Amino acid sequence: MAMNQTLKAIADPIRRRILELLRTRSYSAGELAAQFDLQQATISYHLKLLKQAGLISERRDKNFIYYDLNASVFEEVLSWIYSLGGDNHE
Amino acid sequence: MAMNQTLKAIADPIRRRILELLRTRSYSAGELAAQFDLQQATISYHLKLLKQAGLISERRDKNFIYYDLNASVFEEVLSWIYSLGGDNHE
DNA sequence: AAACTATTTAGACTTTTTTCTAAATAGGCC
DNA sequence: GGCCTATTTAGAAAAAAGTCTAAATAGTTT
Repeated sequence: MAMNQTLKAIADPIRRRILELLRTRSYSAGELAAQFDLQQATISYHLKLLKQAGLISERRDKNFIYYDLNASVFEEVLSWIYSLGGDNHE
Repeated sequence: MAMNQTLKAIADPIRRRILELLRTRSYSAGELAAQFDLQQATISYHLKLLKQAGLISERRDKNFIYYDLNASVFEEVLSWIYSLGGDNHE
């Protein structure tokens, strides 16, 4: 079940872009929303899915909520891909 | 664009199961359909998506169409996950 | 070439996902 | 406490994905 959630989470380009942004530093919800041509509520929805998938964590500071990447969740996905032989570059 | 297709393809549990079956050997469309409680036309639809994503290839023999796994397509996905730090098990 | 088998395609319907607007929370600040 | 800022939640609407039935295609066999 966990992997299904992870894969669904990263199947969307906006959520992938969010993860890419979080690769280098934390962003608040508002900072993230500013990167897209979408309503903040929509970004909030994507953040919820990423959070549920365990790919990001949130942390409050004043009344900002900062998000951080948690890439360790990918382990299961990597195992699955490897089990399929996903690393042979023959 | 390619990666988006790959990730969407593997975001569905039925398509993942198809890939898992193809891990060990080729299956015809009918053999695959027999593994699921779905119409053959539905499996055909999933096969089309997997094929479009380059994850499987087809090969005709008599009037069967056999499918084969092509796991090399995962390379791009693996790179992306690694770029996010998806392999640190600290 | 007619009949048969395996599979796909077309189109309608259903379900799930994404997006929006408006309202609700939550905490900080004067 | 009342107001302000940041963010989320609710609910409706739109868009995308998955499934079904029926018909079409493609190749085989006699």
